[in-house]
Amino acid sequence: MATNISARGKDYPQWYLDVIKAGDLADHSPVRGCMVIKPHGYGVWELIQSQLDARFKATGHVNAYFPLFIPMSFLAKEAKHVEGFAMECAVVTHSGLEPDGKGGLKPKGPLEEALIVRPTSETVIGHTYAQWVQSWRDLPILVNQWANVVRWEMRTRLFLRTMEFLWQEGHTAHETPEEAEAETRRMLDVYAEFAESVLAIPVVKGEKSESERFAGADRTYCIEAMMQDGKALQSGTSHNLGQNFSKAFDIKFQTRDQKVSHVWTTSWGVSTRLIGGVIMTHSDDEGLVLPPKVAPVLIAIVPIYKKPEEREAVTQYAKELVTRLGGQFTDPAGNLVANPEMLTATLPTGQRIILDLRDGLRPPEKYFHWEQRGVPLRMEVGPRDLEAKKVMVVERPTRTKAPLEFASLDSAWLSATSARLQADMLKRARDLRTSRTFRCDSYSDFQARLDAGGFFLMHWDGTNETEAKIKEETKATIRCIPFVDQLDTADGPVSLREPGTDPVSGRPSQGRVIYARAY
RNA sequence: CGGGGCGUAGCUCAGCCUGGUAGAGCGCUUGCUUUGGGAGCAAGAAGUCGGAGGUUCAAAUCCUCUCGCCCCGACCA
Repeated sequence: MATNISARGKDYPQWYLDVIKAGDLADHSPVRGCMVIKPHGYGVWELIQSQLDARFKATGHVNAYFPLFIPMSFLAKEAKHVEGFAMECAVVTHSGLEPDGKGGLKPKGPLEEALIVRPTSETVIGHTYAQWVQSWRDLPILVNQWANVVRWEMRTRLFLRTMEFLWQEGHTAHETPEEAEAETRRMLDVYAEFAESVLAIPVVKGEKSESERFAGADRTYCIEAMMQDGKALQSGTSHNLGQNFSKAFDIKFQTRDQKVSHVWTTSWGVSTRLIGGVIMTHSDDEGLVLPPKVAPVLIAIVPIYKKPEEREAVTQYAKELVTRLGGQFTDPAGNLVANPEMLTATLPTGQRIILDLRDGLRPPEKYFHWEQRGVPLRMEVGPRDLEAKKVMVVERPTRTKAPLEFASLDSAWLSATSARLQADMLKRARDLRTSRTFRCDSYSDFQARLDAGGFFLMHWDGTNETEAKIKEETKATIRCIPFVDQLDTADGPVSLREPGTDPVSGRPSQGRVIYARAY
């Protein structure tokens, strides 16, 4: 039992913070609401980036970079957009500093036009695309950028909501509304596939209700995940922006039939919030649990020895093991200079195998060290294993431990094992979600059960008023109107398409939506 | 931004009520003994008590302000 981590059941928010700390993922910064992403946490982000980026490239997108600063006037051009983001903008009003006469500093020269720090980049990109697009032959534009953005939040939580966060934002422009819609849906599919196969987070694809829609979008689609406490996490969004931004920024083109039209744009993004999702989906009371595909350290090898001869023999054995598994020590001689007590080998995926040769730490301490950092596989090699030509392999998600034949461990074994762990984690998360998804036909029943968490499949009359009333009274919102026709619940599959009655308003409903409290 | 809680060594906290000049455990460093699920002994290093004012001969302790974190509300990826 890890003593530095609160139990999930006792204090979930504290558990979350404890896991981040013990997992060495991030620290608070001197500035409120911002975080320092530590190397291990950033390693998770890099794996997210590289695997998502490959998917973007495979769908025809290219990367570019747009500026951090946006003229304040740009934001004003799209009415809904201003309304949505005005309150969360950081504003730059001065350049330079000068002494304030009291030993400190004060801002010096006021700017002619204030700049905002991007909360998202639709406006500056809209302005740019207006210059890029002349003809239908210039379309589509399929651009993505990896960037940081700033939103002045009142309440923050590490990874889930920080004032500055890292994300990617795709911005595309199209000739027709159909194309824009297809792009919006296609990227949502990419996110869903990514969440499930890479992060092992099961998600529900759906559309946001009007009140949850992105400021300036015609339609917002999302993937919604359920965390272990039963709360929902919006894990990715894809927006069909229609012609709202193209009209605001005058992105016009000459059509195939010699007319002039505004382009149809989309935007879509996921952020470092996904790391919070990974933590809250998979980790346990012992600490962080990472899916193999996003584990910066895939394997930690702990040697066991008493005498110097044993240390030598066991180390040699472990190094052979690393090589068999496909790991390459950065130094061809097999000796990493950076930290001889923590030998690092690199796998083709960019992930690492660490051979933990720290003296003075006993094996159990090393077990805990790597366990708390979520390392999926731990291998223990000692004189007995060497003798028997075996390796003790421990799987982090289940903490199962088994002696395996040295000869059976190779890169093929590693791929297969990673894939199995990955699949098991997804299944486990999906089963948990199913067990906490409920059909619900009565508002009082809903209110009574909401505190226990979960997704509630309830009829909705489609009005803002009903949703607002529920939000007001219960803090739960419509997470999405799912695309699928039915969802698995604790009591079996439930159809979302059968007409019924909204239990709150008593009005007719076309189908069920997901209600939940959300992060 | 409103309500509640909390800031003392890297971490967890005691000391504060009743002012007298800083402690414990863990961690860290070094050495020896150890090493198959959080080791033992010994010797060390480490805190302007979140910050700024004030009261006082004297402030971690009392007062005021401020900053940060956590929880709850209004907003959001």
